[in-house]
Parts: sequence; C-alpha cells; structure tokens
Amino acid sequence: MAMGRGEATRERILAITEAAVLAKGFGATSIEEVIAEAGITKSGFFYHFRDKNELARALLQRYMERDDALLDDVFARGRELATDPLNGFLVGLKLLAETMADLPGGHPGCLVATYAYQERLFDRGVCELNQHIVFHWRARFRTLLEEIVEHSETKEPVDLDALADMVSTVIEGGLVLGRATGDPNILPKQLMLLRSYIKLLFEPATSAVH
Amino acid sequence: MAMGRGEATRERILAITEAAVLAKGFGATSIEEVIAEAGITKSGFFYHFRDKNELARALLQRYMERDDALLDDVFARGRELATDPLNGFLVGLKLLAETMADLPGGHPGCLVATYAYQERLFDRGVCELNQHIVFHWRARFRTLLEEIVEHSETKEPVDLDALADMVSTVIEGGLVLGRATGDPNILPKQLMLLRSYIKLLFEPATSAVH
DNA sequence: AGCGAACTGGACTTCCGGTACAGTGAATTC
DNA sequence: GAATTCACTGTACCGGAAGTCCAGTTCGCT
Repeated sequence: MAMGRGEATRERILAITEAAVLAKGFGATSIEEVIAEAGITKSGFFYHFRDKNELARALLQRYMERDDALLDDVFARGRELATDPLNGFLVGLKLLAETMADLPGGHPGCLVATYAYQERLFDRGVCELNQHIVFHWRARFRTLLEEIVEHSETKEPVDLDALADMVSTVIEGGLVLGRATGDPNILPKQLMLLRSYIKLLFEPATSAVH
Repeated sequence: MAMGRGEATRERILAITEAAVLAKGFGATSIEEVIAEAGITKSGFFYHFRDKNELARALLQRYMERDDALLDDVFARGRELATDPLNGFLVGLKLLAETMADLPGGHPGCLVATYAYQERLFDRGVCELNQHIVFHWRARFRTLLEEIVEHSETKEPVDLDALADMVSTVIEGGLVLGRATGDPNILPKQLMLLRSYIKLLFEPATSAVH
C-alpha cells in the first residue's frame, strides 16, 4: 500500500484509536490521548476527522474490511480442504476457532458490539453501518448454509437466516463472555460447540461410537 | 418492600441510571442528567454514591439480583411442567425465549456486556463483580446440565462448562445482534436454536418425522 | 424539642470535546 | 523558481461533566 503522508497519519490515528476503543470503550477514549500517542496536535487530528463521530465511522469501516477479509479467507480455506459444503463449513468453523485461539491475549473484542452498546453516542450513519455489517454476516453465512441444504437435510426444521445469525451470535456472545471473565478460550470453545450443532443438525445420524 | 426515604431515592437513582446506561452506555450517561430526572441535586447524589464507580457497582448488583430471580423462576417453572430434567431444561429455554419476546421493545440489553466493553472505566471491584456474574451463570446452567447427563448421554462429547456457557453466550450474542440491527426477535430465535441443539445433543435419535 | 439522616445551594477545579483561525514547512505543479 | 496545496502546528477559547468542599436546611422519629 503506497500511502501519502496524510494517509499514513490517518492510518496511525485509526490503529491507535482501535486499540484504545477495544480496551476501554469509545466514550472513554479521549482524542487527547490518541493525539498524544500519535505525536500530533489536536488541530492535526481535526484536519483528518471532522469530529469523534467521523472517527467512529472510519474505524468501523476499517474494521469491517479486515473482518471480511479474514472470514473470506477462513471459509475459503475450509471449503478447499473439504469435499462437500457441509464439511467445508465445519472445517471453516474449526479454522476460525483456531485462529481466535492463536491470537495472543485472545481476540480484542468486536467493534460492532462496542458500538451496539453505545448507540446514542453515534449518529445515524454509524448505526446504519453497524446494522449493515450484521446483515452482511447473515448473508455470508446464509450463502454457505444454502449450499449445505442442497446436499443434506436438517434433522430439525430451522430458519436459515436465524441459523446464519447464530454464527454471529456465538462470536459476539463468546467475545462478551471472554472479556467479562478474562478467559480468551471461551470464544474458541463456543465456536466448537456451534460446529457440533451444525454437525448434528445436518449429518445423517450415525450409530457409530466416538 | 418498606423503604426509608433515603432508600427510595437511591432506588430511583438506580432505576433512572439503568435505563440510561442500557440506552447509551455508561460513559455517555452523565450524573447531571440522572439527577435532573430524579429531581435531586448533585450533592444529594454524592450523598448516596461516592463516585460514578460506586454507582456502577450498585447498578450491577441490582441487575444481578433481578436477573437471578428471573432465571430461577423460568427454569423452576420449566422443571415443574416437565417430567425429566432434559425436558425441564428445554421448556425453561422456551419460556425464556417467550419472556424475552414478550418484552415491549425487546430486552433492553445486558449490563454485563455493557460493562465488558467499557472495562477501563471501572475499578477492580466492578470488573470482579462482572466476572462473578458470568461464573454464577455457568454454575447455574451446569447444575441443570448435570441433572440431564445423569439420565441421558450426549451424542457428541462436550465440556459441560462450555455447554453451560453457551446459554450465556447465546443470550449475550443475541442481545448484541438485536441491538445492532434493532430487531428484538433475534434473541428469542437464537434461544430456540440453542434449544434445538440441546435437544439434538441429548435426545435419543428418533426417526420420526417432525 | 432535639437529633440524625437526607438532603439543598453554591462556589470551585480539572478534564475533555469541539471551534476558530492564523501561520508554516514540505512537496507538487506550472 | 514562484505559486499553490497539503498536512499540519500553535494558541486561545467555550461549554459540559465529574468531582470536591462545606455550610445550611428539612424531614421523620423518639
């Protein structure tokens, strides 16, 4: 990425802010501390972002792009390693769990959740972007699930949108519990339980012993 | 509850603050707006709470007690309506989903999650209480699950602590998604999917049509 | 009537978000 | 190489909110 001088500063501000926001929330992250760490002045900051809201939006945008790339990669690799869509999805979930487990200190948390619990702080644009991200997740996982149901039936009748949402639900919930307890292993374990559900739901019943 | 004059004011402050915190986060909730709504002065506020941190702790304490009472009730009723522990748990989950769905405007959100994403604002006592609540949930659901495994085996090998955590995970994740999208139905639906998992996991395979 | 709990009133400090605007060095363009 | 533009700096200021201090007041109970 060739970055101009301005772009590099903007990126530095975003990186510093993201760490701070995930560590202590958006409201508790002061512009002053960000500019102190970035080595710029307040005027410099407001040259790049009109206000804190614009910073929030840019941050969420950046977060979404990276998150998207990670999920693309994980589930594409899962699909490559497997012979059918169901197995691809299961491998993808396992890879995701491993990726989350391998992060030093655990996943730092999700900006979507951070924003969801501070909505009044933000303007409509930011809230809409947050909503869009969740719907984007839903569409992503639904696509994968639709490929699965073409090959195998579910043992219980389920709403595919809700099932797609369950992936996001488990990730968000796992992150909340992980943060609240300080245990980074909760998220990976929860992802493996979700995997177990998907497996039970789609795999033909085997009477085999484990 | 017979309340003294002081206790009533304290309770009023907590009720107003809880609504505000769930609506826009703790950082964005100013003491000034709380006292304005409560009709007291700043001095009056600081007579009851030393600082914002003590308010946070009292709020979380209150939240925990109510949450506890609700879960006690729901799963006790579930157990009464059913013949065995597994069915009792499944009915409890359904009752919980219905309770959440019946709340006007949906569940307002969970304070544990709110606090989890703003930890640096709080002192150790508050963070420890937050952690304690999650472990308390784990113990609660684990107890119920242990009764179930005494009667029926799981089809997949699962860690009971992780499975107990999954209830909290789905609730927290469902709330995050519900808040982010503005759709209060997500949480109930996710609870029903969790129910479906528990069912598949413990119920002997039936070849019956749904 | 008197005591203590539950406040009121007001003055003050610090920190932060945000505004305003004039100035400046480095790079790009003509 | 002069002009322009970008990417800032420096300074000064405002309003809101957390929090402190303390003196005074009202209410309920014994």
